[in-house]
Amino acid sequence: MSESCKTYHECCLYFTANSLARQINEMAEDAFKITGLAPSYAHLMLLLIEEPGLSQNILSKRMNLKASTMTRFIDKLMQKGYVERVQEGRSVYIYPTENGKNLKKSINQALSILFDNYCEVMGEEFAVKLTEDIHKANTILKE
Amino acid sequence: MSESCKTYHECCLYFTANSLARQINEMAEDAFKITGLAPSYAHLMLLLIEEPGLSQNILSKRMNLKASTMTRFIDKLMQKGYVERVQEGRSVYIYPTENGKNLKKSINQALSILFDNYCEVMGEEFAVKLTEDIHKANTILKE
DNA sequence: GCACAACATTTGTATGTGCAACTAATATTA
DNA sequence: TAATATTAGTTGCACATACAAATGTTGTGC
Repeated sequence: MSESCKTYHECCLYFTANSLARQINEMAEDAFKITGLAPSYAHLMLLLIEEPGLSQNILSKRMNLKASTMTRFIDKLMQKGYVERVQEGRSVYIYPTENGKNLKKSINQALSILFDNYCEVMGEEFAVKLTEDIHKANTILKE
Repeated sequence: MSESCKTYHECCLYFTANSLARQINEMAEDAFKITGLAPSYAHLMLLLIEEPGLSQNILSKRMNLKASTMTRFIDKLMQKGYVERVQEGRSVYIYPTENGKNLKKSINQALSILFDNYCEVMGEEFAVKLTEDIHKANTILKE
C-alpha cells in the first residue's frame, strides 16, 4: 500500500471507485430526467443509435454488464418502444426504433448538462483528465 | 465536451466511473472471499474497528450510502455477530464485537491481495495515482 | 448424421441500493 | 409549555445487477 495514505478507505481503488460511482450517479439521475430514461438506459440507447444492430452479447461487453442484465435492459426498452429485437440463430440483434432514434437530442443535452454540472464543482481540466484515466483503467482491466 | 473524445462513452464520467466500479467490484468480491464478507461489509467493519461507536448517520455519510442502506448493512452484520447497536436518544451507535474485531487481519489481507491484483494489470504507479485522484473527486463532490 | 461441446440468451432467485412514507426523539418557537 | 419543525432511524417497495441453471442454437469429431 502507498505510504502516503492515511486510511485504507482513501487508498483502496475499490472503496473510492464505488463512492465516486454513487455520487456521480446521483448527478446523472438528475441530469437525465429530461430524457425520461435512467442514465444507464440512455447510455445503451446512445450505443444503439450510433451503431444499430449490435448483439446483446456485444452490448453487455461494451457496458461491462452481464448478459442477463442486458436481457432485462432490452426488455424495458422494448416495452417503451425504443428498440426492437431481431433474432438470427442464437444471437439477438438490437435496433433502435424511430422513437428510439428521436431520443438522441435529449440524451446529448442531458450529457451536456451533466458534464457542466460536474465541471462546475471539479473544474473542467481535472474532470476531463480523471475521465480519461478512468477510461484507460477500464480498457486495461478488460484485458 | 473534450474534443479528443471519440465517443461519449469514453468522455462521460458517469459511464466510465460505473464501468470501473463494476470491474473493480468483481476483483474485490474475489479477493474478499477469505474474509467471508462482501467487500462493502468489510469496508464498514474496517471503519468500525478503526473508530468504534460511530453513528449510523455518520457511517452512511462516510461510505456515501443512504441511511436506509446503512440500516440494512448493520442488520446483516448484527446477525453475523460482528457488531452491536447502542441506542442513545435518536441516534444509534455501532460497536464491533470481539468477533468483529478479529476480522481485521483477514480484511487487511484481502485489501492487500486486491491491491496486488489490480497493480499487476494496471501498474502500481498508475493505480495509486488514479485512486488518489478519485479520492480527490469524491472529496470535492461531497462539498 | 449423431453425440457432444461451445455459445447466446432467458429465467429464477438473491442481494445492494434508493426513495418515500413512517416512527420516535429532540429542538425551536410562539 | 404546547405546537411545530428538524433529525435519526426503520420499513415497504421498486429497480439494478449478478449468479446459476435452463433453453435453444450452432459447430465439431467421430
